[in-house]
Amino acid sequence: MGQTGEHGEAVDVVDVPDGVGGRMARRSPAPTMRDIADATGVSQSTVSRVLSGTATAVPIAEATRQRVMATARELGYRPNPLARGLRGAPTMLLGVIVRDIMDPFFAGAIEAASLEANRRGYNVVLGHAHHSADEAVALWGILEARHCDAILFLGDLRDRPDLVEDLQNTSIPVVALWHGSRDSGIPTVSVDNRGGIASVVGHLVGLGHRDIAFAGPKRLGDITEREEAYVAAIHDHDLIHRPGYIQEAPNDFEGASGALERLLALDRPPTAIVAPTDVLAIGMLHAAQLRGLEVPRDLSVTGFDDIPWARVSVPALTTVRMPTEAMMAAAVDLAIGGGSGHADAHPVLAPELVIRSSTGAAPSDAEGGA
Amino acid sequence: MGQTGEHGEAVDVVDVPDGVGGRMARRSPAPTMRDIADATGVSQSTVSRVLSGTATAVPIAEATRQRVMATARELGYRPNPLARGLRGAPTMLLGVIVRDIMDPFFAGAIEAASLEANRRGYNVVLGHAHHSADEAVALWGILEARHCDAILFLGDLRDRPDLVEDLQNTSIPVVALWHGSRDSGIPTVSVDNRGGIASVVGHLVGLGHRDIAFAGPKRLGDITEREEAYVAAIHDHDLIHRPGYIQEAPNDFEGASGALERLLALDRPPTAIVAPTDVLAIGMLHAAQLRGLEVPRDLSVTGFDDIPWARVSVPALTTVRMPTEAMMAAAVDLAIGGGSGHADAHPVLAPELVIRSSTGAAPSDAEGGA
DNA sequence: CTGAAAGCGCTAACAC
DNA sequence: GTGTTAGCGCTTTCAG
Repeated sequence: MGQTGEHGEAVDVVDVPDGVGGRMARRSPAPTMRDIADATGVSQSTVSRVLSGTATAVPIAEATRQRVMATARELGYRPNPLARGLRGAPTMLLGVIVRDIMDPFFAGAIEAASLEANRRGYNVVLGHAHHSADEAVALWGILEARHCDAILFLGDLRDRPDLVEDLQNTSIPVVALWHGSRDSGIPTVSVDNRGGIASVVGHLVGLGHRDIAFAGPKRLGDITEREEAYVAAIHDHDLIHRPGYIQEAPNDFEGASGALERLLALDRPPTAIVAPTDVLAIGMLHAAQLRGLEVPRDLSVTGFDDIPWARVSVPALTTVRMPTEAMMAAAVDLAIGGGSGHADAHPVLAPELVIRSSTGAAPSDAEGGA
Repeated sequence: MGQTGEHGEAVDVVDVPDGVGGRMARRSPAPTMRDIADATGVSQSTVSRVLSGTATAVPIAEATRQRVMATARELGYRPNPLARGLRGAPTMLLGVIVRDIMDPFFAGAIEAASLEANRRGYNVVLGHAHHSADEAVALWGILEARHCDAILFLGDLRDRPDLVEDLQNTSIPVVALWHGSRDSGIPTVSVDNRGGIASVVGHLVGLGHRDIAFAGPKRLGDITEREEAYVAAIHDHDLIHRPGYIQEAPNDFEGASGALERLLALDRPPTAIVAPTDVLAIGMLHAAQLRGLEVPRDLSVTGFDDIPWARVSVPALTTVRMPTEAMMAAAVDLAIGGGSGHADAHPVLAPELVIRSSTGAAPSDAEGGA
């Protein structure tokens, strides 16, 4: 203990034998309805009727109800969700499986899922798959089996086609988000990657940029779409697709730094870089500063997602705002909200360009890029 | 059952018309051991013996075992954790209740918890309390009742003393992290805030700083300790405690910006600012840049936690590295690892100073601070 | 209005 | 070796 004895002297009020995680104050293994019934002198089913909230089903004598409730409170009764679940009651739990919590984008998505779930009386059970698809499979097994009423998958799953296949055979609804909008048999909520990238490239072109590069990870559903959208946008603006202008970069700070190095080493370095995620873009900002480049004077950088950090990067990041809340609302509707569920099973939502300070006029041709 | 009437409507679960989240490939409501028994022509308990893994209990004819397993695989059998749980089996679930997932520090903590839990065959169930202590209470209720085998609370809970009290009466182990090291009756794992702040202030003093300020949120266990540690450190170095050098700042970017403004408006602005979290420190970096201040030439800034973003801030942040993994390992030990559990119920781990680029020599007295 | 009894899917004594 | 029989805590008929 940092500073013991300084303040609260650990006043022993209760008679707790030894407070460590092991043995707690009371030993009774959690009071059950039986206990309350015995203590109150009524039958267990009466207790159930009083305590299950479905009181309207059968009238109960007010006196009895009071006595039962009193004893319940006294004994500190808490319903056993396992037993309820066994009987077929919904667990009111929404499973969310994500591969990388540390990615602030997904952290935000989880927050949104949690909010949206709470709105409907649900709670979120988070399964964290540490980047590994195998763990995702295991988690799915855990969350399945009516432990959760529905499951959301965040991010791309296509490197595990068997998973996707299994998912269709499950007994509970599964919805995937940011899984790429290509059809894969399961309900999917996605963002219009093409539109988002188009708006970013348009913005850059409007600023006079002609040498626009892209750097992002490969083989990740959503991200791949953004790369394709970049190629399409370059084409749409009649720009030259220069060799080396598409760099592979893992979605982390090192990836950003490496890609920037390679881009700057080109014969004709780009004057602007389109990154498919804010993490990458912010990594570029940092790497550029280390390289002595000033953004946006020497180089413009754009991101995608609009994570909170994009507002406080130096300089603040021009990016594409992900409609996370709306996507999550749609996903939760698909998963649990819509019993009638005649909603579109594959909604694609529109993102929005957010212009901040990491983009500026293209440098004059002479000093192009660096 | 919080809200009546809503679900009581007995919605037909089966036979959902179209493929949205409704009808999946098969309609059988999940195969049970009974089904396998019937299909195989053995008794249900034999199926249980084969499938429950506890095979060593009673010998089973290899032929039978094979037949059972085959049918099980065929039917796509999955054990029902609810039923197992009802029987008293551990759920192998570790509940983690956190108030702010978006805070990257806690995101990292969750990641660590997840890793540590997985290492022991557990999975993490995340309860998200949206900053509200009331929700934390509700979550606790949900995760309790042997739905989880143990619960971790991340962050300070002391604004809800009743929660803490309840926690001691629970039937499952509860451990709190970053709850401040003052004793509160429940097992707690914390960091040596005092040591961490002392090292930061020492570093700053070594660089020639004499006018060192502090800005952080109030009334948050761990953070309050950091503030007290700052006061102590200032005193230990025989520095003058100047008025206004302790500013209140909510733990977000706006908070950082506001506090910086107020600090710079002082008669004698500080040459260095000690922030109790990296979020605040990075917010200051951004705000300083907006103000035209160059860090660390004009102002030094330090953080606490060493979140991943601290490495890529501009400039990279000098901070105190939280021993998150070690703390989490200790916490999980306390919660589930130690059945014997004779570990220290209140370990305090040491953080480590990480010097990067946001701190530098104090400006000469003339230009002090701005 | 209330009690008795069945059973959700599974495990664990007990029999044979 | 395998089948029978009890329940785990709860909801829900079905009888009073």
